[in-house]
Amino acid sequence: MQNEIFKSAFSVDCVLFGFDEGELKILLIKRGQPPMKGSLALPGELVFPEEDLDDAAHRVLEQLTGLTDIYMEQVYTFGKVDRHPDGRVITIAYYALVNTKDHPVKEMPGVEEIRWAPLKDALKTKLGFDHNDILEACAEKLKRRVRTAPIGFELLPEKFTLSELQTLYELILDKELDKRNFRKKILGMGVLNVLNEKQKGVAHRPANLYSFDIERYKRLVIDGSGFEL
Amino acid sequence: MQNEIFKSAFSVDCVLFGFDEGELKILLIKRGQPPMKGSLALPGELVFPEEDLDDAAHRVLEQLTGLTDIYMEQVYTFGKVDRHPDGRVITIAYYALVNTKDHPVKEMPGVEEIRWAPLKDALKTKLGFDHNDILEACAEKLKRRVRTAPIGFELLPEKFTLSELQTLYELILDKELDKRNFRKKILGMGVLNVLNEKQKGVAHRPANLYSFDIERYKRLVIDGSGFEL
DNA sequence: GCAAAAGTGTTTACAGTACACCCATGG
DNA sequence: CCATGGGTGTACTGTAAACACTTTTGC
Repeated sequence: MQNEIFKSAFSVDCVLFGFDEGELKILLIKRGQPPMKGSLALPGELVFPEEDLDDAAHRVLEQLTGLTDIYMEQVYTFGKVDRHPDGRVITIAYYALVNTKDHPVKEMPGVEEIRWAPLKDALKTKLGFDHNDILEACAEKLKRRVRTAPIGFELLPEKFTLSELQTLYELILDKELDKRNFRKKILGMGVLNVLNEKQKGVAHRPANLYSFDIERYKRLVIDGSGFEL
Repeated sequence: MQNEIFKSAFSVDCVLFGFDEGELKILLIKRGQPPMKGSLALPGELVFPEEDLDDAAHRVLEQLTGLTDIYMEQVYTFGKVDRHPDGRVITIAYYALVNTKDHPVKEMPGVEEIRWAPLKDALKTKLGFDHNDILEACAEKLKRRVRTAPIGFELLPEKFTLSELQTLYELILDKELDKRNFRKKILGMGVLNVLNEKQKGVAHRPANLYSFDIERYKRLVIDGSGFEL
């Protein structure tokens, strides 16, 4: 017999994207709790009765990874009757973006193992529940969103090089971009601060560092120009 | 005290768009049942425990309007703790598109009144629950979606004129389009069949009729060209 | 001095935009 | 014959795309 809450419950599941070692990765956990203990899955949990959905998404991510203040956005709600082995649970999927360099994930209770998996590999891995569908939907959403909103910066450290930014876009969009055209466009938008600082310790000409200027971005939105890559 | 189901329940709400009398309208109902009996709201109902979300959306729309086989798409899930007066109910919002000419809505039990309201008016009207937020989200989604997917045709009769199509796009996008450029572009895509048939009974040169060719559209998608207005 | 990535402009092609007149019908 | 919307082509403009060489550093 199922728990009373399973008359109809809802959960949130998160696809946490990170840009690490020149690769686009997502966070998977090996579940340390039933249901589906031991299987690979996205971080997710039931929503509390007195908790807004967006709050729940942040709370769940913190509970499973220790991360706070993460950029998150709702993607889609999955509600097939049989998607959860214990009863009727619909789940609201979110994607989340984190700068892995400055925000390492922690091992948390209830999680047997936590790991960053390259997105491409994860898409081919069998995950628990309907998490493969969720992952696909989130990856698609990120692809669409990154073209028209300045969310890529959430995946980078505060100071970054243009090549890092370009590589990131290439990974997300899954296509190569022309260096000169990319720079022309992104600099032309005027949302980056040119810093008086350079890369150090690289075996080639050191790149200039840049930072995202959210105030300039806001002005750009007010003018109706917008962000479009 | 609240009903047991309200420990956590979920509903679907629909924004049904129709193109009628040269205007873009949405369907509102005056609720004949509590909660919020008597107030204007979107068609919506609780989801059954053994029912997929998309099925629920179709069932609810049929139950309240008599319409079957309607194009629907999930938009967003609204989950503020206090959004429903009777307890914790999150709602999954859908938009729906109907050709009002061939599919009139019926008065159904449990509905005090049903009416088509111009979208612009509805956006200014105070609706029950958080339905104003839902309506806004759906109108935005439609705006975005109609540019990149051939969904506009769902709002038109099978045979239509190019001017009707253009007017529809102008209403949805809320901006004027150039007649010659519009025709060039839509005909250039090659997803319309030119019919050997003309408007009748109009006090001006009768327009040619066209129909949407879904097979040609599919081929276009396979070629990677896609629909883009 | 060699390897490795940074940085930089110009030309070309295509798609978007602006624009004005004749045509077919009903009344 | 007049009013109404239908139907058509061209020139211009601006953005996207293609493309190659010099510079700076570490080793």
